[in-house]
Order: sequence, then C-alpha cells, then structure tokens
Amino acid sequence: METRIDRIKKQLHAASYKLTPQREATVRILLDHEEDHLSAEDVYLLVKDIAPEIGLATVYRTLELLTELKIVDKINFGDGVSRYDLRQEGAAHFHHHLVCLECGAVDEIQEDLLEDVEAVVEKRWNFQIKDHRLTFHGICWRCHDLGADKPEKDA
Amino acid sequence: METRIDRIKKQLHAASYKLTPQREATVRILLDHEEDHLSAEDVYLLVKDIAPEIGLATVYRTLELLTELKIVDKINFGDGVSRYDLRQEGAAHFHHHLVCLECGAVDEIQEDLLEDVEAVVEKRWNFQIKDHRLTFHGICWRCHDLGADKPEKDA
DNA sequence: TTACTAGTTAAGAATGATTCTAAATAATAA
DNA sequence: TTATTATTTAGAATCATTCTTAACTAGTAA
Repeated sequence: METRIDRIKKQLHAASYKLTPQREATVRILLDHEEDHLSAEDVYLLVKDIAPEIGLATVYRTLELLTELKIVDKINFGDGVSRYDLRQEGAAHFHHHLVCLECGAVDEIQEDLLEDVEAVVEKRWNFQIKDHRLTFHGICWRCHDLGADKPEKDA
Repeated sequence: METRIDRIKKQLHAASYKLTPQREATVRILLDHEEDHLSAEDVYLLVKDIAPEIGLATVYRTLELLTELKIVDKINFGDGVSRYDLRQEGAAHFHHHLVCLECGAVDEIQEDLLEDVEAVVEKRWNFQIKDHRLTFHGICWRCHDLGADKPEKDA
C-alpha cells in the first residue's frame, strides 16, 4: 500500500527534489504530531531523537520547502514564532483555528466555513482568492465556567 | 470639539496611563497613516521627524500599550514583522485584509462578513468568540490581466 | 576507475525584529 | 522639600530565522 510518506516522496520528485534521510525524518515527526502546531525549534528537538546529526538550518530549509510545495501550512499566531502543520491531503484551503485566550489551547476547524463569504469578496472587491487564514480568539469549551460541553467531533 | 487624540488621552487616563509627548507623537503618526499598516520601524522613522529624541524601544512600548488598550490592532502577515493599525472607533472586531500575492498590496475590508460564520462556530464548537482575524490571499484587481475594475468603495 | 556536476548538508556566523537593562529624567505625593 | 513612581533613552541582549562556507553525496560521462 502506498503510504503518506510515499506520496510526499512523489510530490518532491515531481518538483525535482529528493526525499533525503533528513527530510524524511522531518516529515515523520510532522506525521506523528499532526495536530500539534509545532514550531521549527519543536520539530528540530523532536527530529534530533530519530536523526541526531540533523542541523537546525536543515529543519528550517525542509519546512520551507514543504511549505512551498503546499505539503505543510506555515501558521502564525502572533507570538513571534512560525508553526508548521501537515496539510490535509487534497485540501485546497487552509484550515481554521480557535485560540483560547484563557488557556492558550489551539483547536482546529477542518470545514470550510467561508464559501459564501468568499463569493461576496471575489465579486465585491474584484479579488481572486487563492487561500485564506481565519482565526478566532475567545474562550474555549474547557475554560467556560460551568456546564461546559465538549463540542461534537470535527466532521 | 473633542478630537480623536483627546479621546485616546481619556482612554489612557482611564487605565492610569499618561499621554506623554512621545506617546502623543506616536499616535499622531498613526492617525496620519491610518491605512498604511506601518511596522514598528516605520513608525519609529516617521515619529523621529516630529519628535527626534524618541527611542525605538519607546515606540515598541507605546505600540504595545495601545494594543493592550485596543486602540490599535497588531497584525501579522507572516513576513516576520508586526504591523500596527489604529482601530476604527467603536469597532468591536478586527477588520479583514486582502493580501495580493502578485504585488504585495494589502487592502482592507471594514465590514463584518463573519456574523453567520461566528454563530455557527459558537454553537458548534462551544467557543465564545471575542475577536477574529481573517485574511485572504490572492490576486487583487490591479493585477488582473485585463478589464480589471476598481471595486466599489468600502461601504 | 576518475572526474565532473548538481543538490544537499552541518556548523556557525550574520541578520533583523523585539525585548530587556540600567541609569537618567519627569511627574506626583507626602 | 523629600520620597516615590512612571517613563524615558541608549545600548546591550535575546530570539527566531536566514545566510555562508566548505564538506559530502549521488548520478553521470569519459
């Protein structure tokens, strides 16, 4: 069976890049931490466990390459650090985030909620949308005073 | 008549801060460049013209203070630099941005397009929204090949 | 084999944005 | 007045990120 790694390897080859051991180790870390919004430093520390000889600059270069190929999304929550997420396979758009002002948790929303809004923007501002970033800041269900319910699982 | 500066002075006083000459000069620069998305460095260079003795650290501190008081919005387009905009008076929410991938222009959308989306998110994810950030990336009307029309003015 | 080429790497230096430190100054209160 | 507190400047320090250099690797041709 073709694994996710195999498909990423193909994507690299299609763009004339190789899946070097360092790159593969980096991708494996990202696969093992799909929802964790790791910073470059985080990735570096984790990758060092499975490929101790790797350099921080290589991690940065690899993440940049993967971002260019749209295999990962580079995100920025305004804390001065870029974070990297593996993009959902086949997803045309970036997913959205819920950032809790209380506990700092970052939850993800996979659905595209913006279809209607995008139609308005494209028409009204004559702007051809390629991608979007949407983040909500507020209080998550865990931090509500009482009677907080866990939301239904992402559809 | 009460000016914008006067109102900002009151907001500072209400939070036990003073409108020092350096802070006033910084605010004046922001007022003169309302739609320009200035970086801290930009603000510093401009402010130096009207208050040459000011230090860069003071500009950073002032912008941080104004951000805390929600007088300015601190934004981040992912280029490693924070930018600062005076918030529309009375606006509860951040405005949105259209970032052109071609020419780098950043246009603003003042309307709140997200009322419906927010209602869904609050209910579905049990998340109490305080603010949001929405940015579209794409091709602006100026960069379209032909027949590009300037959009209607912001309502 | 040998050389040649292009891509990739590690290490550490360099950069650039931002924050911190220390000493000075200004405003305020007693 | 004195004491206290907030604010400032200048420059040092920090931190994330990028750049530079030289070494290394795989592939290819002779």
